[in-house]
Amino acid sequence: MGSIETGKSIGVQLHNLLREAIVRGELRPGEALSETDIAARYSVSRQPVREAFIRLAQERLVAVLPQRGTFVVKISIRDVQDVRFVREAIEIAVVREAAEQRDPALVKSLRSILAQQRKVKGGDNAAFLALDEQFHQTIALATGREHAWRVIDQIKAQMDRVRYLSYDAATPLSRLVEQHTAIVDAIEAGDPIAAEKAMHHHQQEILQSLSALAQRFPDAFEL
Amino acid sequence: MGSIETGKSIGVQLHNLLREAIVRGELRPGEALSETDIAARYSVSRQPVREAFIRLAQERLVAVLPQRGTFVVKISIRDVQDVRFVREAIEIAVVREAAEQRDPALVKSLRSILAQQRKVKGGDNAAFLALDEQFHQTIALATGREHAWRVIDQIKAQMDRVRYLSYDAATPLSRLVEQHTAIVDAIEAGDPIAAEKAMHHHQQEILQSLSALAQRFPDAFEL
DNA sequence: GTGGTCTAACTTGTATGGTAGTATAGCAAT
DNA sequence: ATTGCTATACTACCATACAAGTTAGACCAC
Repeated sequence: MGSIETGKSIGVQLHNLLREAIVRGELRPGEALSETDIAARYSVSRQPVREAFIRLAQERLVAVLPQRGTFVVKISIRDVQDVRFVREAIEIAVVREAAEQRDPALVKSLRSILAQQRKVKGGDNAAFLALDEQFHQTIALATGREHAWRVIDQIKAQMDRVRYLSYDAATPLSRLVEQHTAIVDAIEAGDPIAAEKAMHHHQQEILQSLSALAQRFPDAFEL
Repeated sequence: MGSIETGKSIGVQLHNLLREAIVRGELRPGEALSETDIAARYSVSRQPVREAFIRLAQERLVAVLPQRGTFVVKISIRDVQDVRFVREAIEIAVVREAAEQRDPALVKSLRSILAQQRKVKGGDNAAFLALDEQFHQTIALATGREHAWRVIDQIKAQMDRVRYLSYDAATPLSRLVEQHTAIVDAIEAGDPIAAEKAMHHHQQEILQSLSALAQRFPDAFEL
């Protein structure tokens, strides 16, 4: 599961490590996480592990049941839909601002990311997802909405868990690139309405694959 | 500052206690919070205090600087504006859904809250704020967007800190009631566009008082 | 076989001791 | 008077020990 890199406190490092492991599905939904186990595995005491669990619990990635155990929470379809709703609301507002500002430097950065995305080899889902994240983050930061991105970053973990379920991307990557292109075009044209629509269309994408994935991986979902 | 009520774990109780104290301004921005001090004050060990700090830090209410101390973060005008932006984006999307659903039960609940708000005595800011929160929460939960409300609840702490600064409400409460009424009317009429506009107008309110408060309480703000 | 009870092996929660790092106050040298 | 060093009193961080609660299974009574 990787080892501990130096730098920040052990608790923070463990938090990042476990968070990524959960999002990538290496720690499976429903799996029990024991403070003692994790502590032994990384040769640290229980305390930092405990603190990492607290942070994960606040992100709804694990559930701590007193005197019973700590478990990776299963993916809830309802929650994913709800998170998607919130994310869309925020990103639509952000992209509208971006279209109003019409910053040439932003457009250039985005086009560069698009070029990289087109080069991604067939099934390298993880690489594409990283670029996808960078795309959305770039827009948010360019409009000065750092806090907006912080919120998105926190809640999107729930959505990323779903996306990591499908190695063979449910949606052809080329279609996602098309949608990204439409967004950039609208920003460049300075057309807030078109930008909103393009982002709305893009955000709908995950809904397509959701129910299919829930059937294919029943154990990963609750109920 | 209040004492510890029974029920959940000490760490969680402390978290709630301190969070409220910070939002209400009883713990002042910039003030240093020592693990040892808090622990002694409530006659508990340092560990639960530490865990409460971690939760507060994730909500950006305190900043823990390793080996230096833990401090109540000052209010950042930039952050408040940014949080407001996110909240507006979410609430606009929520209220649009509410208007589309046109649930009579929801309208009835909201009218009831409005009636209570009108009865609030002159300067009882805290009582009014509680009803205001209930108003917005009711809309979100009625549309089934629990997660949306969770997000709002987390980030709005930053805004509430500003609102608690002004005992003599910066905005006449009657004006806020008018804005609420306009929102309910739009929901009842089933007019999503009007609902959006009413909510947008309402969310702008805090911006009016922000700079004035920053001048009146310079110590509470950063920079 | 079935049901109840008790024990033992877990779990998280809390308390406490010790470590390493930081800032500050006081003293010395210039 | 000003600068530089040193001792000291903080801080958050980590490890360990103990307490309290839950669960699962062995065991016994019927």
